[in-house]
Amino acid sequence: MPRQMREQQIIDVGVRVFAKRGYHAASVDEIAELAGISKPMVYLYLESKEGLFLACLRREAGRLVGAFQEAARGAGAAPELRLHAGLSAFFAFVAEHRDSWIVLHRQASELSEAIAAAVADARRAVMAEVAGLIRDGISDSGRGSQLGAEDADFVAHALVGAADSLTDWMERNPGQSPEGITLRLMNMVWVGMRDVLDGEVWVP
Amino acid sequence: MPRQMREQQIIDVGVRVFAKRGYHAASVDEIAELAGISKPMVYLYLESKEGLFLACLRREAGRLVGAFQEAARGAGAAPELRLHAGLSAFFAFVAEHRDSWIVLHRQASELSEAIAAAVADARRAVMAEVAGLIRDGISDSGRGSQLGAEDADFVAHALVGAADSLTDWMERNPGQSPEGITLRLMNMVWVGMRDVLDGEVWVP
DNA sequence: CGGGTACCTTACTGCTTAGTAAGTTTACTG
DNA sequence: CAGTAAACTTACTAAGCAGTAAGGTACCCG
Repeated sequence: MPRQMREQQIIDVGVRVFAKRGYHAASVDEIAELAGISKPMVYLYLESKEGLFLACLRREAGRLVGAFQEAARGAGAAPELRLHAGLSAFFAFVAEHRDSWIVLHRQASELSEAIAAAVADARRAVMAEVAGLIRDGISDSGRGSQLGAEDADFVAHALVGAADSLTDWMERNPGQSPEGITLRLMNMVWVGMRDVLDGEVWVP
Repeated sequence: MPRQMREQQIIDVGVRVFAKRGYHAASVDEIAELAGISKPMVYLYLESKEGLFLACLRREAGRLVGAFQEAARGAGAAPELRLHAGLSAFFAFVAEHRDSWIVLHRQASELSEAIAAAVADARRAVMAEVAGLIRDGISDSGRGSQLGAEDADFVAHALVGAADSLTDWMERNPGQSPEGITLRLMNMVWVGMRDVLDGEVWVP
């Protein structure tokens, strides 16, 4: 079997095993066996256990971020529609690629510098995308002068964190479609933002 | 030194070391040494590495949940004020007890059944508290009949996830006070919820 | 003082598992 | 067919680290 194909196959298995066991409990032996090859092959192609995990991480992160971006770009010009489409794609991705999401989501710390950096990069990429949409939404509303990049960043963090956490809710409420979840979240966030932009203020 | 005091001291060091290195990279030897005792003492008092970590987790989770509840209870009857006070206490706690938060936040998976369960329990406790406040807020608004426990749970997940994620934002924006963050978040969520309850709907 | 109990140590064992050295097969090419 | 390169294997080594056996000190109570 040619190298590239083998690598992808190893990564396929890697994602499954890392998702099931976690980084440390997963052994390279097990991954090699499930891939139907011997351990040195893994080292030959992916360098080390960390290299293997990074490859898994990068590939799945690329897929997730790609799904978001593609959906957002295909949704016209209005920021709210782009955001909606991106979120919807996100929830659909998580619902469909459970193992990918586990690897991306539940392995953040506990790991080497390089791995933590890769996870942080992926999150930053999403965050930047979302923050851009929020910024567009704010400036479309004509109040861009009073609210800056910092505010967009704040909202993006809140929104991405909410979406993260709602993947747990989704798991506990299997009847709910990704689309339904997206709609609820948009209603929570976008209506609030719109009205705050219109000058509504809450104070204790 | 009497047992109870020693245990607390070991847990103190444990939280520091687990936060710094992560569960697996932390060694019991190092914790023992930093606590100024020998390794068998740790095993005598805390049973195992997992037992030690669980003790750290439980103590810090208790403190965090306690801080939230105490603040919420001391803030009168209005759900929005209780929620505000709870959130404010949360951000203050995270700002002040960085190591506790790292242990609670960044170690979710990758670990044994029992540890994952303890983390999940802590999160559930916060979630239940928040969901209760949301529920009260909804029923105060007089539209409780149309929105059920499921909706409150959804909002609670979104809110807790947002707060989680905003701890990262807080770290990257050191000028911001916990109180300021709380206010922004309340404005984002509560204004939106209020208006959605008033019948505003966003559709794509 | 004898004996018991709480606190504490040194000095190990044993296992898991990442990583590797050395060699084998397959297939293609001049 | 000789040569060589890519794909692949068996069978190890090495090291970290959780957990423990065996024993030491110090204090109290009859």
